[in-house]
This record gives sequence, C-alpha cells and structure tokens, in this order.
Amino acid sequence: MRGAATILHADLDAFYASVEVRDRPELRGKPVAVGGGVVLAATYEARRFGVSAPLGGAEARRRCPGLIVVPARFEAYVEASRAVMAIFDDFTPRVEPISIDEAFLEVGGSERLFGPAEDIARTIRERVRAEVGLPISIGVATTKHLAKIASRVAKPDGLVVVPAGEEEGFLDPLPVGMVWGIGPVGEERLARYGIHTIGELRAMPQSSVVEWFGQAWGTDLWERARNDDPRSVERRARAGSVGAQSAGDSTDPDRRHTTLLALADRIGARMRRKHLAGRRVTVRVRLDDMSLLTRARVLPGPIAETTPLFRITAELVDALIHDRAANRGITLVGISVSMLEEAPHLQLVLPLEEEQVTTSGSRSHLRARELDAAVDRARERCGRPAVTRGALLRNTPEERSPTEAMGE
DNA sequence: TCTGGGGTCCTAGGACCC
DNA sequence: TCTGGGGTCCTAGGACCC
Repeated sequence: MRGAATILHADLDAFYASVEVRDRPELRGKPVAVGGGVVLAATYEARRFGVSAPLGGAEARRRCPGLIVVPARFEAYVEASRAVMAIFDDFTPRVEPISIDEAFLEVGGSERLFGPAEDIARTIRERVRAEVGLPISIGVATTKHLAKIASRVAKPDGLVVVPAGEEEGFLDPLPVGMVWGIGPVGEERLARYGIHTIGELRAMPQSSVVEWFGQAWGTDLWERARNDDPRSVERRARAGSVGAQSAGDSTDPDRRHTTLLALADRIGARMRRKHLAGRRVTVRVRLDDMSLLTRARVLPGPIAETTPLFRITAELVDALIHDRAANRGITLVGISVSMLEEAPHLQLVLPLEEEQVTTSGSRSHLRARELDAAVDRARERCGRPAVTRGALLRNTPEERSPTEAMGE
C-alpha cells in the first residue's frame, strides 16, 4: 500500500497569456495569443477557436478573426515565475521546478504545520491569485505522474485530488495520451492494437508493452499506467546541456556562419555565466522538407569559449551539409553543448595555464578566453546589446565571412 | 496547417578493448 | 588463425515535453 496523497503538481494556466491579461485588464475575456510568427501561448477564449502553441500566426488569425496578438515579454514571465515559486517555498523545502510555469511539491512533512495536502493546495491557489494575480491549477496524488495528470484534468483554474486507493478508478477511463511520454506517435501505435484508454493499457502484459516500445520506455509506460511510479520529488538537477537554435534561411554559407557565430556567442556567454563548460558539441540542421540532421563531436576537454565553439560548429554543419544536404535549402541551424562540467575558474587566466597553452601551441585558445571575458564584463556593465562582435555586424557579401574574420 | 526555442531521454549500430 | 561474450564510448536519429 502506498502512502497518502501528499504530492502536488502545480501548473500555471496559459501562463504567458495570463500574465498579459493580468497586466492589461482590457484583454480580459478576449481571445489573446502571445507571440508573433508563432503562437507561444493562448487564452482559453482563443483556444476555443483552435488557437494554441505552436500554431503559425497567420493560421491562428484565420481560425480566430478577432484574435488579439501581443508580443512576448519574457522578463515579466520570469519575474512572475519567481514570485510563484517563492510562494511554493513557503510551504515545503521539497519543491522541484519542471519549467517556468510548473513544479512538483512534496508536502508530506508540512501537514502538521499547514493542514492536509488538499488544504495546502487550496491555500497556494488563493495566494498565487491574490499576490501574483494568476490562475493556477493543482493536482494532488500519491505519485508525481498521477499528480501531473490530475492537474491537467483540473485545468483551467481548478483543483483535483486523487485520494490513496482511488488511483485506478481515476486513471482507467482517461485516454492513453494523458500518460507522460505518450505523444501522437505512441497514441497512434497503441490505437493499432485497439488500446485507447489507460485502463486498456494497464490490462496488457508488461512483456507486450516492452515489445512495442523497447525496454526502458516500455517499462516506464507500463509502470505509469499501473500508477507504479517510484520517483520522488527532488530539488532540480543541474541542466545536462545548453543549446540555442535559429529558424530561418541558412542556405547561404556566409549568412549561416553569421548565425552560428551568434548562437555560439549566446550559449558561450550562458555557460560562462553559470561557470560551466562542456565536452560534446552537437549541431542540428533542418532542411526545407522539415527533416532534421545532427552531427556531434566529443572533444578532448571541455570548452565554453565563443571562438572555438563557433569554429567547431561551423565545421560540423558545413561537413554535414556537404555530405547529406548539398543543394538543399537549410531552414534552421542549432547547436548545443553537453557533457557539462563545473568550470569555476573559467574567466580567470592563470599563469600556469598560460604557459601550458603557449607550449601546446594553441595561443588562439587563450586569446579567445580573454576576449570572451572582456565581452562578458562589458555586457555586465552596459547591458547585453551594448557589445556586439564585429563579425555579427558585417553581413554584406563582399565582406569577409565570419570564418575568415575569426582568423582561420 | 508547414511549424519557435529550450530541453530530456532512448535506441541502434559501430569502434574498440579485454 | 579463428572465435565468443561483455563492457564502454561515440554518433545519428527519433519521440516527447513545456
């Protein structure tokens, strides 16, 4: 027998859109979408017209003629998110943020102070509404997976409690797509076996599910369908990778290199700020038919400097395009760095290091680090847009490409 | 209906080692 | 000379999540 229902999954409703409505009361009750080219979030009034993320802006307006489209204000969302997470912290130290707008809370140790989990959930909802001005839905259950499903069922602006012992009755009639990890492809595959509800999936032998979905994934799904989910609420682990991508036409090599340099610069700065460096560099290319290609390289040591990051990604992307996509249109390039390690000294240049770097012959690596540190410092003082790498400003064909400009 | 940007996890196959 | 089984690392790709 599992314990009492003490796990909360709290999920802000239509988060970005709700922040906009909060700050502009004239939008209340109207169909609102946040974004521009693509919808990032939509109010429930807009969703009734089939407008939701990620839908193209033009199509969204077609579906919903009165749609009000507002640009995203990420600083406001980060601010609101912090305020909400701070409220969670008032009730338990065991808060596991999942993304900007949702978190798990383990409140088993807090009931003596604040009452039963259901009361805690109710109080949190009231406080988020009163102090941050946003609607939030909460699911309460005995496991994380079930709490997450419960919060989805609770939406919008609701509370659903699944008491211990009532899990199967709650789960069984729900569609399999509600299981975390079953998306459109998995749903379609299960439909071919006549399985549409979680109850039907639970009735299958584990061996069949493993056969369909592979060892690890099949076992997970089967356990989730049975609500046999051993994961506990943990404080968030550090990110495993840092990446950035840019959609748009990157067919032209010069333009592509400019984009890659901007991406390398962005994630390099992000890693340095967090004192991280990574050993694996992965690039991603999307072709004009939306298919994706990737290439990865593991380096002998971790890096976080913009210049080598740019050089490696440009090499990988160019080779990938040469091998697999010559004469194709390129509609997106992305890079990411993983196998991250702590690198607390990243912005310092120690005498010993300098000597090693010099004798190993890669002085440019050292200069790159000094340049990054200078750029990062300037940005801290003046704000990000104040400092831009020269190569990012040169875009006309007669000028040198960033590859050349970086001193290849 | 032709689609943004940030991530996670899993699989399969090859290279390599013992 | 030919062979097995196990383990690890790496690469490419796919599905999924917010």
